Amino acid sequence: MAYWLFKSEPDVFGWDDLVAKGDKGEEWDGVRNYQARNFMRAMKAGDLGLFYHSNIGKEAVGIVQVIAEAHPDSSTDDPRWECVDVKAVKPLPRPISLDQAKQEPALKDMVLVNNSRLSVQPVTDAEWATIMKLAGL
DNA sequence: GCCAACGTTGGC
DNA sequence: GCCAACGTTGGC
Repeated sequence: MAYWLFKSEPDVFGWDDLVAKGDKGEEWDGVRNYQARNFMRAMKAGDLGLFYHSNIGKEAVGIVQVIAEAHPDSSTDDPRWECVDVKAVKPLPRPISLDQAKQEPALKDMVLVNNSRLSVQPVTDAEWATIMKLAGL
């Protein structure tokens, strides 16, 4: 089981939008960055991830699950781009803000803290455990 | 709204 | 294959 972090601007596609999709989830399309794509290719069905709101909120608000492994991105004809499908699992009782992550010593090496521009990121087991605890899970 | 950081593109 | 120019992202 691997852990990930998915970033989205809530005014474009936010946590509530994913929740509204229910168990069918949604394609995580539109990624046009090789690093991010490669992480999606590495995902397995059942992997869990954080849903992070960039720009507005700047906090991780929920847990998502990978329900379909990498497949061609239907939002483009360019065969280079692939995406996975994710669904909302549950909200975090206490969202984890970027500020909080920066202040938490156990999270100082998180990709989110050091390379905020990468839109799909890996999260280590230790980071995941720390975040779950801080989030009240 | 600004600007720094980063990734990608394209000319050489 | 290098590197300058450009566009985009995202924190502030």
